[in-house]
Amino acid sequence: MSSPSLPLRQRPTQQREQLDLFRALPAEDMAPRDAQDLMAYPFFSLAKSRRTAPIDFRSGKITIRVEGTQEHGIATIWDADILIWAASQIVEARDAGIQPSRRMQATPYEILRFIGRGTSLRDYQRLKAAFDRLQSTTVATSIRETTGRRLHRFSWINEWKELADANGKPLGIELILPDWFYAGVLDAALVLTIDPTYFRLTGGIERWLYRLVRKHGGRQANGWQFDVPYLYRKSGSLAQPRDFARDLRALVAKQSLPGYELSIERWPGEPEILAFRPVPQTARG
DNA sequence: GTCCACTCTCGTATACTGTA
DNA sequence: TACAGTATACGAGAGTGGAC
Repeated sequence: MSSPSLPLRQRPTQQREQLDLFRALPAEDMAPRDAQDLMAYPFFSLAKSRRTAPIDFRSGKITIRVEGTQEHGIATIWDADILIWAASQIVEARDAGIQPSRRMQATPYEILRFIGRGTSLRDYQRLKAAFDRLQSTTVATSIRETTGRRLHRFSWINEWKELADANGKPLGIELILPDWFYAGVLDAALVLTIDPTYFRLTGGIERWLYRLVRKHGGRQANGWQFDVPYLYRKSGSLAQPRDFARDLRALVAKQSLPGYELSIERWPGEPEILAFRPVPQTARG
């Protein structure tokens, strides 16, 4: 497991020795938490097939460039479930008065259960593939850089490894999160609780849209709205704009986002507008 | 009995391509 | 431009078996 983006003065083994180990907490009834920065910007591929084309996003002072390797591709929005698990663990520990750490240990089973996946061989293989994508995906962003001119570069996971006893019996996995992500999660103002049924959303665009809606719409009674071309830019999707718009219309018809109601508004000569507003929990089926 | 790792099969979403 | 078909990859779910 190598991490080419790390400076030579702090190699992974040295870094591991310097960090306390945080054993993951039992996750029953633990609320999923997501980092607001990850919800608002295109950090992940929305496609299930491997994407190697970089994500380039600029808006005002915000710059984001996400690159993957030919071997693994860019981390997907399903891979981000692991970061949601990590964020949830860190916030839960902090709130319970337990000292969390960027160096975390858990069993794959615990992670798979928390993020609502199966526990089949392929699920385990996918989880490991997700770790590889998160580790090999590099991000350069100006977010949280005060000048807006300098970029912070990191991978979603600095390093990870499988643990086993002397007989080869699996003992779980250990991973180290990047400082940029960890600092954002420790700042309570930069984390939002998300609906646990998020993990049941099967579409990439569907998942991305929920996170965006949750981030921007929050619980404002009047909701929020975006024009579709702007949403397309903000998604980082490789789909054609017309296909992306068609997918959004399908999601509006489906109304599958937990806690929100979507609608499309059209005005002559203007781009389509996607509007969303919170729905009272009791009104949902 | 429970936890965890694993097998197998089927369904679904995205991106791409072709056609009207 | 809009729509439909296809390839590919990945998620879902039921079930099995070993260790404790």
